[in-house]
Amino acid sequence: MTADLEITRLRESGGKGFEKVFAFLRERLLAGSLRPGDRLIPERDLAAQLGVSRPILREALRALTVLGVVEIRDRVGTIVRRPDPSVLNDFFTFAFAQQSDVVDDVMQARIAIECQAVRLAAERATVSDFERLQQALARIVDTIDDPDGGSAADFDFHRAVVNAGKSETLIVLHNSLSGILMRSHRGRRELLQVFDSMKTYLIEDHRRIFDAIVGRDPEHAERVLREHFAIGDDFRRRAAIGESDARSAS
Amino acid sequence: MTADLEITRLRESGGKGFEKVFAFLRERLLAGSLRPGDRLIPERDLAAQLGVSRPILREALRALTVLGVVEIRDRVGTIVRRPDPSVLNDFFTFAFAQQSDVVDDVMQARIAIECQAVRLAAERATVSDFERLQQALARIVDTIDDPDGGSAADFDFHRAVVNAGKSETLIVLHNSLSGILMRSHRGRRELLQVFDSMKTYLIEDHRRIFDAIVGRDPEHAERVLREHFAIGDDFRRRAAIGESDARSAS
DNA sequence: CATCTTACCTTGGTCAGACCAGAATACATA
DNA sequence: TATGTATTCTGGTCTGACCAAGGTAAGATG
Repeated sequence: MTADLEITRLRESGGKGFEKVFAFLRERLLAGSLRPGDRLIPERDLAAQLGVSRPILREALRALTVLGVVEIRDRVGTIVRRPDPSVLNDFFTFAFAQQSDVVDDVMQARIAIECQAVRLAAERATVSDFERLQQALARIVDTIDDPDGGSAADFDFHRAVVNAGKSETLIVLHNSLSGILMRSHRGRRELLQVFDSMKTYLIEDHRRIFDAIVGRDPEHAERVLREHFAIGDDFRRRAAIGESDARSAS
Repeated sequence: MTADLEITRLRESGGKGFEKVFAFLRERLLAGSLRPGDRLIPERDLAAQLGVSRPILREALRALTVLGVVEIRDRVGTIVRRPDPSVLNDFFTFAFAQQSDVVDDVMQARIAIECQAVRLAAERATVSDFERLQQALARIVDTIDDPDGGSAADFDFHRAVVNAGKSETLIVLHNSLSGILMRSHRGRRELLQVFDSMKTYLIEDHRRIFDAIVGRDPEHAERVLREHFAIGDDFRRRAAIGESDARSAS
């Protein structure tokens, strides 16, 4: 009626549109014909070559971007990249967004990661790691009365431990999990004022962990760390029971 | 000069185009104003409302789809979903596509997860879990001479252990990591024929792990599991050194 | 009046062609 | 040769359109 209808529609193989393009690129990426550093051909050309329109191609590209396998650089091109761990962060963030009840569960994973990492740290940590740990330790002591700073210092120490483990995978996972826990339990540290004994616990525990790492004793390091988590958990439990906790949501 | 320039460009807040839309939706999703099950308003309306064109909105939606937070259903609408762990699989698949050298590193993470899980399993496992573990154990014995089946049985047992830990997060992570290791080390089990002593090791170790769980002894369970991994690692090392390993890639 | 048909509207899926702005590069000039 | 400018990419985005199938409500039927 109105006008044109010659063209359009299934040009060739596979799925339909986006699906096809995504699968195509995915395959290329996984197979290795496209490797990190490579630059894809211009969107217009690629779209034409794949028999889809540019918007569709862009959807696929964007999808890959989210997965961290490619990077679309404005006015430069699309570059293949080694997947960025931050993707996990995105995922976990969404996955555990409202389910605050799973925080404890995520914590189990964090404990798992850290306990393994601390073992590795005891074996692999370098002098530089020792220094970083020592600094983090000092920060914990300095900020013991400051909820915000203290929390940050605490996380820094634990991150330093994991980093000292020299396992890329553990580091990535730990970062993701920490992010979730941070977001969820922003004010967890606030109960610090409640138990004064907690201060010494915080300082002493971290110091013992540090000592264990320096002492190259994986077994002991893990035990101390586990204990550390257990005690922290206990404090939290007591706070939850003994007091009506004040909470603040933004 | 040429002509029109009234419209187009920065309609309101934030970033530019895609970035803005993605951020907007992300915030909505994280904040909870959009929760699983909800259906977004039609693309056209949403696009107009956000001040972007439909293709751009679709890029954002597609990105969220990859993250598993929404599902675009043809001719129905866009539905908010609870992120699916399979996303992790996607990510890891890409992340470790060609980097087979990081397998050992991923293994560290798997050990971390399992060691924590086995502790939880020792505490939380139900009778049903015991049964499943027992069955897996039986399978290991039965398939001890079958490389393929044996490998599967092995994985099943370990998965059963993690499941018995009752931690969703650990289960998800373990699945992802196992997937990678499976893909990478398809024929790892082939060196079974080399060391005959390995057979008894496989059977005995798993039985001891099982016993520890049934015995409700987290400490012991972890120790045995760790030992199990260490010995397996040792076998592998010996195989690598002592023999020119035959490898087969598909 | 209840049920079944059917036409219409909605909604995602896709396309084509256009314009912008800045990066890359070629080229002309000093 | 060095430098500065013009041209060409290239991604980023917009507009407006068409298609096909899901939903739905009006109309036909028993």
